[in-house]
Amino acid sequence: MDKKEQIILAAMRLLTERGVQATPMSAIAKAANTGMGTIYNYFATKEELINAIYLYIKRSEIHLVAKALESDSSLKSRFFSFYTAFISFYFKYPESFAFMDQFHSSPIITQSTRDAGQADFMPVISLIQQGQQDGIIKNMDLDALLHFLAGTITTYVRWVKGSGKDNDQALVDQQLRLVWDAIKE
Amino acid sequence: MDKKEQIILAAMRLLTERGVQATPMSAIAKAANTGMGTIYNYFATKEELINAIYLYIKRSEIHLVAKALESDSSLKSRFFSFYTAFISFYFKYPESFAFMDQFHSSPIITQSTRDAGQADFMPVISLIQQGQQDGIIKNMDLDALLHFLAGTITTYVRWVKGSGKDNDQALVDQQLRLVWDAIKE
Amino acid sequence: MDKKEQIILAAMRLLTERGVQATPMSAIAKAANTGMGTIYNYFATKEELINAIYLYIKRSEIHLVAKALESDSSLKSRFFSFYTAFISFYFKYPESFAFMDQFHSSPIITQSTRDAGQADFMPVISLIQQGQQDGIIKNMDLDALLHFLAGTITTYVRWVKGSGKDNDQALVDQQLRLVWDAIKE
Amino acid sequence: MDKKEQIILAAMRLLTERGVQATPMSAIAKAANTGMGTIYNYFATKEELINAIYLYIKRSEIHLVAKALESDSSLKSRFFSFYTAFISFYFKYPESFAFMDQFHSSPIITQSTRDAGQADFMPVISLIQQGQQDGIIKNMDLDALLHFLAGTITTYVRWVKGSGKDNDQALVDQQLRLVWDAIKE
DNA sequence: AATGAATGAGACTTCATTCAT
DNA sequence: GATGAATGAAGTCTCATTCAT
Repeated sequence: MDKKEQIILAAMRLLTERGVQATPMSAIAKAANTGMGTIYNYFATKEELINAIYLYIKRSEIHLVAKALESDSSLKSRFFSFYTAFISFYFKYPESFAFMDQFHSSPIITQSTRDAGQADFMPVISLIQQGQQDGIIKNMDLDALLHFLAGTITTYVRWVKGSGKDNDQALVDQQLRLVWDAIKE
Repeated sequence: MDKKEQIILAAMRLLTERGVQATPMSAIAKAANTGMGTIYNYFATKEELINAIYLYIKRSEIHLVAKALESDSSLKSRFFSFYTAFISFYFKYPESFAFMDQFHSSPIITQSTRDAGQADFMPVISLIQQGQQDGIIKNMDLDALLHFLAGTITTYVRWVKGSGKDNDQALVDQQLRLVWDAIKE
Repeated sequence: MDKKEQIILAAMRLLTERGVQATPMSAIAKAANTGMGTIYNYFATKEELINAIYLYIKRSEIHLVAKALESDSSLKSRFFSFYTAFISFYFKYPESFAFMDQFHSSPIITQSTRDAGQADFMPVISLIQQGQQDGIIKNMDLDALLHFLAGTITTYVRWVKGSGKDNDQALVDQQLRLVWDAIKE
Repeated sequence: MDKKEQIILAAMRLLTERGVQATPMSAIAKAANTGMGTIYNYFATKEELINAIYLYIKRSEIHLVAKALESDSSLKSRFFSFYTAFISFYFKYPESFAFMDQFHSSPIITQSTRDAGQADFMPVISLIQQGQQDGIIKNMDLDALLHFLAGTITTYVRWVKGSGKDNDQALVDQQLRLVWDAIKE
């Protein structure tokens, strides 16, 4: 693994565990097994590092989404597979989830970072649009629908993690029913 | 307005606009038109102040909920009125929303603050439980339902604010349909 | 003596003894018997502090010049008294001299500081102009003359100090002859 | 031009433009089109590099002086030619001038560097001594005279450069008159 | 010989907190 | 109770220097 990724992963862990104001760059350096100067060779400021983590996670999500939507099964089943995959991702990478949960609305994340992160979610958009055209999904504002969906995933994961439960299939099924009933025509 | 509230409101605004790490106590003092020492008469530390803001907002929400549920109309209509009231609240007090959106998952907010904030949401809980008993609302994990609902409100408000739209009735209705379809039996 | 002056004097001493790059703000704070933060209450940056020292010295010089030129004796004698007073000043305040010698041409000193420092040397200017009108002093570019004079003072003091001699009257007389012969018509 | 000289010239330029504290070795390396390691092949430390620049300039000056004094014309005319040559040198190599003006009294320049730089100014010394013996130049402390002369050159150049004028012959003549009147018997 | 990524000591500066007024 | 100058620990960031290539 290269230095840059080492730093991103170490920083993600510390930042989510302790919060920005309680995570000095020196602690990140130690956790990443580098000198402090090395971090600054890759990221000009602490805020730039945090923005880079944001994009790193977004890119992993995109990767995942792409794969989950490859199949050629029914639209509903592709939707379920994508939704489930997203949840699994956040359970597999709890630090990524914790980071996004904390920094999603932080003023540290710049608009340009947000924009860059939002690009490339096209496959999901297409899926929903297709569903609307086929009369399967409610014919409402696309953007509203997408944000609604994203929000339910985050909320679900936060709740399951927070309540100390496992992410078992029964819970996921319950959630899928909730969400599908919401958006289906 | 007393000094304590002055401080809370000024801090809320600055913290959401700039983030914790970019909001010194001196800036809060200046914005609240007090001396820095005065803040420390009310709040022992910066973190305590932030926790106090959290509770201040939670208490306003509770207040609101109580009022919205007073009526004796149908369960569905009481649910709609409560849901709509919550959304209105966040649009009326955008800084409260921004604060909650940012600090909801922050490690700065202590468990005891979270617990204190969650208490007194009994009226909502009762409403949902009643709906389940009446066979109107899905008979699933109550906690899951409550978190789901809370999450959809937050996500909706964040989206409308973020996209620069007004919170017009059409959008709210769309959202209510989405949410009601999700939870109704 | 107030804190601000304490800091200026301590900084002047350390900066001239060790050079900018070898004088951390922490050392200045210790020498001035203050906390490091206190320095920053008065001077926004290290460079601003250095510029403030420059002006502090310039103002002392102006003060001195004013007094030395008060008398109503002959022009030559007023010139001698002013010139001698300047030399005495630099011997009385060796750190002021060392500072000016080092920072006079430093890029740290901003143009606006230089301008502010140059203002108020009017009395000297008048003296020289008067001498030119009276046909006592060479009728050449006034500015050239003033800089020439200032330079000879600095060079003289640097030399005497550097060679470890005392500033005895014989040396000063020698210097006065040199300078007067230079500028007299 | 060899690497060593490249480095010296680049460093001279940056140091005078920005000051020591604002000129990192990395910037010098970039400006000299070398790697940072290369600089350390030639100069053990940054301070050693600065001292080397000092000597590099001093050596150029010596070179120049030697040539200017070669002629066998009158003493006064040789003095004028030497003095003029020195001024021309500083105008031809403005960075050399700026460097000397700034570092002449800096604690970075070690005593041994100063000593090495002062050696080999013998030809000038001889010239002045000869003048004193011939009763043409004031019979005062030789050292005082030499420093006086050096100082007037520096001051003159600084003034002309600072005031944005050209170094035209009229100004030089004015200056020569000033200086010659000062030192002549 | 030349390079420049890596390093970490230490620089400048901030800011939570105190306390004398 | 209100204040804000003073403090210094601790933060972010720089940069002289090294060393493996």
